[in-house]
Amino acid sequence: MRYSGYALTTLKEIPAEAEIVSHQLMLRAGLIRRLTAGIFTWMPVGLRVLRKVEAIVREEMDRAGALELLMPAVQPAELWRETSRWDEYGHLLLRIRDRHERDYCFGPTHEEVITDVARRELRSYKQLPVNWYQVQTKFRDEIRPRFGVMRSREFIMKDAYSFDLDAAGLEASYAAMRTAYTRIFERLGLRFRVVDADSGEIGGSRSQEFHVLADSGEDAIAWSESGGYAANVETAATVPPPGERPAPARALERVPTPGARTIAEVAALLGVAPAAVLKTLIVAGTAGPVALVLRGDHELNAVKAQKLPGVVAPLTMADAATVQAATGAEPGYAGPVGLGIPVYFDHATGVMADFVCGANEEDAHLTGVNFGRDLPAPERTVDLRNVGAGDPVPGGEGKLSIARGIEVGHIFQLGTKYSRAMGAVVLDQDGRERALEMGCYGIGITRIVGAAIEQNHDENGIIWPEAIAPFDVYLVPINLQRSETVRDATEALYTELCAAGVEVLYDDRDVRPGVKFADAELLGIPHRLVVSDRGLAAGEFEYRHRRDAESRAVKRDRALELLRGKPVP
RNA sequence: CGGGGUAUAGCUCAGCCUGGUAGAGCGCUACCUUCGGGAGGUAGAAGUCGUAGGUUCAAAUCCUGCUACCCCGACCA
Repeated sequence: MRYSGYALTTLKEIPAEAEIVSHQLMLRAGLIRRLTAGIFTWMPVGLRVLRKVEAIVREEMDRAGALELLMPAVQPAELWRETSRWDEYGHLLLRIRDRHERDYCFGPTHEEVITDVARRELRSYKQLPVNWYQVQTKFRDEIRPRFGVMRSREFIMKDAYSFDLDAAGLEASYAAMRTAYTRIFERLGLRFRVVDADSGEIGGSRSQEFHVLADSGEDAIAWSESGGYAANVETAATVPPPGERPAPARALERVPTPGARTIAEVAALLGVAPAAVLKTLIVAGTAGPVALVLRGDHELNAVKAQKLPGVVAPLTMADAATVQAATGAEPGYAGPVGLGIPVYFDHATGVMADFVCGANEEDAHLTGVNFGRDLPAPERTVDLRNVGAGDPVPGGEGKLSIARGIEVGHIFQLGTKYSRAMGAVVLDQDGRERALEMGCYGIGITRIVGAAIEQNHDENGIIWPEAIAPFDVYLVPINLQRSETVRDATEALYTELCAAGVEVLYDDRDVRPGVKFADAELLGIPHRLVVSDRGLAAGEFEYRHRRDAESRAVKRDRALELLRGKPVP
């Protein structure tokens, strides 16, 4: 492509709307433009990237034996009522009403539609296994869309759904998708990790996520150095610390702590470590408020907490009035001593002694508190907190590390949740009806583009992995409009490269070289070739890879080799 | 959804407090000079100052409603 014909506008300044680097660079490089909150137009250069991602995903899905189809984006409410998700999926559903006042939604996901397809099409176990997939636009009415295409409301997703006769078949289909996904992210050229995950709203049993590693990622991943364990921090289990609880060494004392409400404030005021303070959180329960007790330096894990009996899901913190009624003090001074509501203790609190906690009295805390003396020792402790770096690997050896990741893929074993609800059955060999075992497998196509940039950029712009770069080479003539030699050589090279199937962005604009170099780096094209009188006099072009610090002079043949990715001697 | 903020040229913003002829930089058009890391000059195009109403001789500026967008949001007990 010739730059002059591409209507490409790059920006020097960072648009005010962009918060994270991928969003900023996508706007500056002219990949996307915003239409309204969380909804974007993919401009020609951005679309080229998107199409490459899609192509790789399709190739690997096809290789794994999946069948592409295309389901409607608009779905009738009745289907969603069959699975009760018309109400349960809640505000994420964009609801639409037609002229006959019938309800529809713009599909946020397609379990209902595919299960409807399955119950109509599938009659016999002989048709199994089958895995249908599509690449399609979804809409989820996020509370707060942000981060550009990383959390947009409208986005493109590859979603696949497998149907098997039994659990063993599902296991095989799931494993095939896990392999396919691994191949996809390897081919995309991204550093990623597969982690155990919570299955969340979609339902079902086993699930794993694929995360692109990036410091800006919204998710935290716990993993073992040995490589044997990786899980989303949401689900990574903590274990009770080994050893016995030390004997009390100090007497119980009530101390004034006026205005000190947070763990940090209390610890600082009393001159103790946050780990020596007990954190008591009051949350909504099914029969009145419930207290959750953690070590002061630990973080509550909402996913774990809301699964406890008697706790309301999704986890909801009690309001100030409820805290007042339950503890007798305003928020900030709650503690388990003498507390008249159900209490859950985190594992880590079980071995604490001589600790600090709220006195259930305003502006006061207790010090030298001990289980078995000042309050009953908990009958059992539970897993309430996020794992942290250095925690033991669950069920394994060694210690956990924490990395940040962007979730770009998720695979689930759904089981028969949807097939039972919607009556998707086949006859088995014995002529008996069996509910289909389902799996579902999603990849965020648009999110991958953003994640790739989050992981691969520098201060000058994007650094595309070669597999998804919008072009292979950025061709920069110097003095194109003034040097016939340069013009003829560049035109010839452009023609030759195009004929060889190399995707070229030929910067034929009459602008100074610095402008072209800056755009080449902003756009992140992997290879750059410069044609100049100076170089041509020596029979050479100037080559530089986007990741290189310096350029080098190369002959024509070597330049072509480099562009084709052949090894350089 | 709750809280906060913003809305002035394609982009980034100033002007508003203290009402009186709408500005800058970048970008865009033309010409001149320049030409290997986002050049300089001259001339120009481009804004009903989000929207509706109110106050006033006079509103981008003050007041009210509306809309859109952005940011923050239970780890606090």
